[in-house]
Amino acid sequence: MARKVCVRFAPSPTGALHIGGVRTALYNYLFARQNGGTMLLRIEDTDSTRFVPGAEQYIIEALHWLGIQIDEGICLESPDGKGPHGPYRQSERREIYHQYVDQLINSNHAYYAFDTPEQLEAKRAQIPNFQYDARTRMEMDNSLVIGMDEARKRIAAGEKYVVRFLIEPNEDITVHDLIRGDVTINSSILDDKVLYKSADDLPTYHLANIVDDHLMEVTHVIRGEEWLPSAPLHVLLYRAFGWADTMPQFAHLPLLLKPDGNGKLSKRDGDRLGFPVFPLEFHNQKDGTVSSGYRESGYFPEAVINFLALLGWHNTGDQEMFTMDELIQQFSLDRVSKSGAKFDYEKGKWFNHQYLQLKSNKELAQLFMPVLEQHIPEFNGGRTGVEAIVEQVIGLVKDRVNFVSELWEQANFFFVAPAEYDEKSLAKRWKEDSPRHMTELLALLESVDDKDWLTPEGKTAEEGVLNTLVMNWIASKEYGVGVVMNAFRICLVGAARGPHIWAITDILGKQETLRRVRVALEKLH
RNA sequence: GGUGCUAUCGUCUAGUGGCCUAGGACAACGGCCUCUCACGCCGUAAACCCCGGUUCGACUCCGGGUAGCACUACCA
Repeated sequence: MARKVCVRFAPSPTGALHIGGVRTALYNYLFARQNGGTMLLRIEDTDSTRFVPGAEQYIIEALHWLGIQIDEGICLESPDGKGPHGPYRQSERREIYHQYVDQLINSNHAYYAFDTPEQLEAKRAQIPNFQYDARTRMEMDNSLVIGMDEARKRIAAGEKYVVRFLIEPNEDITVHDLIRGDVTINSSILDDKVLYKSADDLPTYHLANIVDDHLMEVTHVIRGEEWLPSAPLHVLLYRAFGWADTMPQFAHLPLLLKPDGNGKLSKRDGDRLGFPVFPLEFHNQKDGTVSSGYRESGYFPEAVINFLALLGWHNTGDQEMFTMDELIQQFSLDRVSKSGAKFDYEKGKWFNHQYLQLKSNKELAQLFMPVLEQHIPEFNGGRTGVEAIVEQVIGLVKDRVNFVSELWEQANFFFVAPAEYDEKSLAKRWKEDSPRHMTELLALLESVDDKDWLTPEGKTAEEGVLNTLVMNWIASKEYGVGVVMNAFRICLVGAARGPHIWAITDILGKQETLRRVRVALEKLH
């Protein structure tokens, strides 16, 4: 009896959702969709000290932006969770956990411990490699030593305590991992993990995780590799509860590593190397920091998805561009790499470039408007005539940018006449004869009939009247084409860059073109 | 320190015993295109961690090293 596939993404609201977490969510989502299963979002807020306001909202907004849809639990439409297994916030499931903590106590799989953090710290300082386990637990302050009656008395008296999992030593525990195969460890290296802390009346991750995954009928636990060492503990917990036969399957994903050097990717790396480590910009209300996000940096969600999908997973073959649907179709856990992937930000930019090329000029124009607004003071929601040329301009320059915001530096001269002229371009392209050439060119262009200015519909720029006229003039004077055209370009653009010159004159129009040449002649002689 | 995981170009990766003279992509470099800068196209350089074993034959299987990473909390 195969159960319906159910995966969960279970972040802690301790800050912005890290890009590695996003990838974990993505792989979960792909797996769920591919198998016609459920994608569940659960909030693991069992550490009250690390809670950051706004983090939960951030997580659901980030997933929504990326197109990772949540079927059950906390989501945009149902901020308090939807589905039959709620509540989906662990801090709201205290009663449920109590019951299971009791079960473990009553079946002698767990015990009460009264050692204070200070006492434990002292113990660790005193004994090298101290571990709370079979060898040491009888020297500690717990119900195993003092007896259950005494323990209950102390609890009733209001003493703080924790519940620890009693781990039988020297037992080999094997976890089958869908990516790595069988992983075996000996139970002696495990300590008696704290499962519940009375101080805040909340379980720890390990207990809450097992109870919730079981109750929520999770079939596959797909999470980061940092959890692999505690997977055997989780297996033991399933057994202690008597849930071994419905235990989910595990898949531990490789980590995302720093682009340079060693170690896993951290928030600091983003700041240090200048790229976002978070999907959305995040204003941390707790410590006042602001972290940049992919969305605000101009990334398209589909580019982020595509980029992330390939960091740790790859199909056979050479395909690089994947839509979400293609990923859902082709993804498979057994093609996930076992080794960590260094985060190559440059490749991320390339993906964005590819997706930007796929967008229509119209769509890009929409996205570009706010940028125009920002750069052109008198733009004011759309100066007459500007919208008309925006799409055309974008079509001319989009293949040279990775981001919408870069469109401005490529196309600014279409909207604003050059205020100064690039020195390098001048040194290389503005010759002694240039003023004379430009004066002659000016006269020549003035003679062009208004109706002949624009390149006719369906013709290339070289086939227009302007090109023929100017080329003939250059030839008759035996000037160098490059010398004249580059000087002309400097007049119009302010530098030796930009699209084809007749494409520029088309958009600028006769009046503005001539005006710019006159201004340049005045300023440059 | 202990335990576990991992190991192909600088980076992401293909490769599941002969299709490998190790393929693709990003980045780098060179060329072409050209009025400029880009884009694009073409090309160059660039890797199987080491040592053993198994085998007619190992990048691929096994063992041992080495290295990297993760975990080792009343955090997740």
